[in-house]
Amino acid sequence: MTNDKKRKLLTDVGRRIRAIRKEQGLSLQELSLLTGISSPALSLIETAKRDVRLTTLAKIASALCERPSAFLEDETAGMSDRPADPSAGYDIRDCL
Amino acid sequence: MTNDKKRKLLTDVGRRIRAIRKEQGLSLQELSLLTGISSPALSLIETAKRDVRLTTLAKIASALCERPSAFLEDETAGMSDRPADPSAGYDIRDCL
DNA sequence: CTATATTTTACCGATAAGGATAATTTTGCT
DNA sequence: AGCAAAATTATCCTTATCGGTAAAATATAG
Repeated sequence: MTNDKKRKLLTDVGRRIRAIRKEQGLSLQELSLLTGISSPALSLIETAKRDVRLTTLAKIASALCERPSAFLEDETAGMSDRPADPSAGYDIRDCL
Repeated sequence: MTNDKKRKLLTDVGRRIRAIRKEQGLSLQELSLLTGISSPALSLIETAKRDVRLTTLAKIASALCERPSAFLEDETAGMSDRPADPSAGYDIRDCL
């Protein structure tokens, strides 16, 4: 996985979390209370500065009444854009 | 988030990863080469002994030609089963 | 402009992820 | 049964997550 792709993934997820949180009129502190995740940590996640763990994502999704996949949807990952990236594995598979 | 829910989440994700890997006839070592993730780590993930990071999930999804959400789908998370769990936040929201 | 709220950043410490390697167990095949 | 491949487990190590707190920066009002 490219560093660019990694950043893009986290950026997209963070943007979606923030968008949904705002939709519901919640502050980071309020979401912090709902999730048990500190607001600094939430900030880092929303601004793509932290590689969130799956259970952390699930906590956030739960508090926002969303499925965890709501933050990932339409990620085109794994389709055709996998570059030959020797630094992270062989990766010469043509996905269909 | 309950410990039970956490375990269930990781168990489901691990099962789905393993199922898809097997479908494609890949061994852990082969998937290790494709992802750059060590096979012991992959084993821990598939057997729900490790809380995988988002980018790690994405690497696996990419190597298996799947969207990351493929491992999460139909997770009923965030619907109605959020228990009053004071240990992890206030969590008195009725999701719709 | 000035409070106030919200968010971001910077520390710290504890816990966990992930790689490497090796040993052990399990599985599959002949 | 016996052999080989695959998977699990264990240990050690580096790095990162995450909570807590406090401080700094950025909104948002009034």
